[in-house]
Order: sequence, then structure tokens, then C-alpha cells
Amino acid sequence: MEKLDGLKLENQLCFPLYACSKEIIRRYKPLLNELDLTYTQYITMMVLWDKKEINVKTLGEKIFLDSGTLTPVLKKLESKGYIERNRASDDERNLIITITKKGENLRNKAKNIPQKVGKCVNLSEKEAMELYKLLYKVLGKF
Amino acid sequence: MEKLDGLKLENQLCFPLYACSKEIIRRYKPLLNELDLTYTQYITMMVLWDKKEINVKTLGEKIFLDSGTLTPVLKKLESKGYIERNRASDDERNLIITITKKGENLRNKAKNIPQKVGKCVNLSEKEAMELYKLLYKVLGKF
DNA sequence: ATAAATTAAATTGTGTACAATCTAATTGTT
DNA sequence: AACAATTAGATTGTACACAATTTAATTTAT
Repeated sequence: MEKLDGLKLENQLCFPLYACSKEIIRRYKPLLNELDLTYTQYITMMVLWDKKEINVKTLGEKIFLDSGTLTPVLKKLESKGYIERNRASDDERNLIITITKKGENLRNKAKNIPQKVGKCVNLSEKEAMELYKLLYKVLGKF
Repeated sequence: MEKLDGLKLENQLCFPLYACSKEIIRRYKPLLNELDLTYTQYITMMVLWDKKEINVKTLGEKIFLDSGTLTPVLKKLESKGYIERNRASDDERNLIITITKKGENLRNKAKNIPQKVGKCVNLSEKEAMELYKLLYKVLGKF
């Protein structure tokens, strides 16, 4: 019985995960360039398209990023006019992110991106759903 | 028939992929800290443990990184004494990365890392294999 | 044989990512 | 009330990640 080499790149789950994540993000890049958004800015906007208003902490929990990453991203999105940053009046520690009209409008330009990216992923509907479920199962453990 | 909102974070494959990749790498961090390696340095060393010698271009193709990322990583690994960087005598454009004795020795300290990380991923053997296959299927398309 | 094209790394510039620390606001405790 | 503890963001420092450009070596085409 051949012993599998645990320290080979190909035998670890983490590596295809890491590679796959990067490669898919690379597929988004040309589409996001047209909207002048980076991938991180895009997932931030997706949350705002859904929620309209959210504080930095809750946003960070949703997209797995801390204030060290988010602060510059949000300042950038503010400078582009897609969001506003205001302290909550009832608790000045909280920074409330609000989507602007311009930010809302961006949604129309973005709406066919998921479909376009989906097309260049070589999986059947069923496989994609299976992958989706497995990934969320792994995430659930954390 | 309810139409699925394609622009919701939860309905896109890319997001759980991105989140999962980061969360798994986070699991590695404390273990890699003991070896004074970052994740990128670790996957680089994994290739070298396997190959002993490789040029930057081939290495980059294996781990999906370009010279812009690899040059500083390799200089760092060289400064730690794990690798050597030398131009190929037959074609001076090529930089040959060679593992050192010290780099070889690091392998022993690393050998139980995959198993430890595997334990904190909430998947059965069968599910992990399924996930593995789906990820490589996606990567295969590129 | 030499100029043009190609190739491999390195460099530069922008944008994450995240640990650690800092600051200010709020809450809990005595 | 007053001080300690907690909390939310911002800041700092290190390390990727990658596009675009540059440099030097090699190959191709004339």
C-alpha cells in the first residue's frame, strides 16, 4: 500500500482552494475593470446593494475582512462616490456605510457579471451546487 | 418561480471560494509560524521539497504566481538559508532555485502540518475527495 | 552577422490581507 | 461619580498579488 505524500502540493486541499479562488477572481477582473471596481470593492458593493446601510464591523463579518483591510477600501469607494461614511449618532464608535444613488446605479452595470463568470467555469449546474455546498460546509465549521 | 438574485454574495460561487481559501490559510498560520514560514513561502518550499531544483518560471506556473510576487518571496527564503538562487550557466535568463540542506531539514518539522489542518476541516474523507475533484475540474478549464 | 523579436526576471506602483497597536467612545463595577 | 474593561475603527508594519514596464540574455529572420 503506497503511502500518500502529505507534503505534496497536489495532495492538499488548501492549494487547489487557493489557486481556484485566485483564478476565478482573475476571471472577474476584466469585467470589473469596466466598472472601475476591484474584486474586494465589488464584494463590498454586493453587500451594500443588498443592505443599503451597514456598519463596518457587521460588513467585515459578512465578507471576512477586518477594519485594517476595510478602512482603505471604504475610503476608496467613498472617493468614487458610491458610498457615504458617517458615524452613528447613538454610538459614535460605529461607522455607518450607506450606499449612494451613484452606488445604486452601478448595480445595473454589474447585474450580468455573475452569469458571464459562471459561463467560463467548467462545471455543470449540479456540480456547481455540490461545490457550493461543500465550501459552505467547510466555512460553517469556523 | 422565484428568480434567484445573481448579485447576492451568497448566490455566487466565487465568494465561498475566496472566503474558504482565506479561512483555511488562517488555520495554517499558527503551525507555519512555528517554522517561521508564511503560507506563500510554505507552498514554495513544498515544490522544492518535491523537486530540489526548479527555475522561477516553472515554479510560478506550478503555484500560479508571477515573478513580481516570487522575486521577493524567494529572496526572503534565501535570506533564511532555505534555498539558493543562481543563474543557469547555459541560459543566464533563467534563475535556478535550489533547496539547501537547511531547507531539506525543514521538511521534517513540516510533515505533520497537512494532517493537523485536515483535522480542523469539517469534511468526511469522501467529501474532501469530492471537493478536491471539483476544484481541480475548475482549475483544469483555465 | 546583425537587427528585430522573444523570453525570463526584476522593478515599480496599486491594492489588498492581517497582526498588533492605538484612540476614542461606551459600558460595567465598585 | 470614577475608574477599569470593552468595543469599533483607524493606523502601522509586513507580506503578498498582479499589471505594466524595464533590463538583459537568447533566438529568429533577414
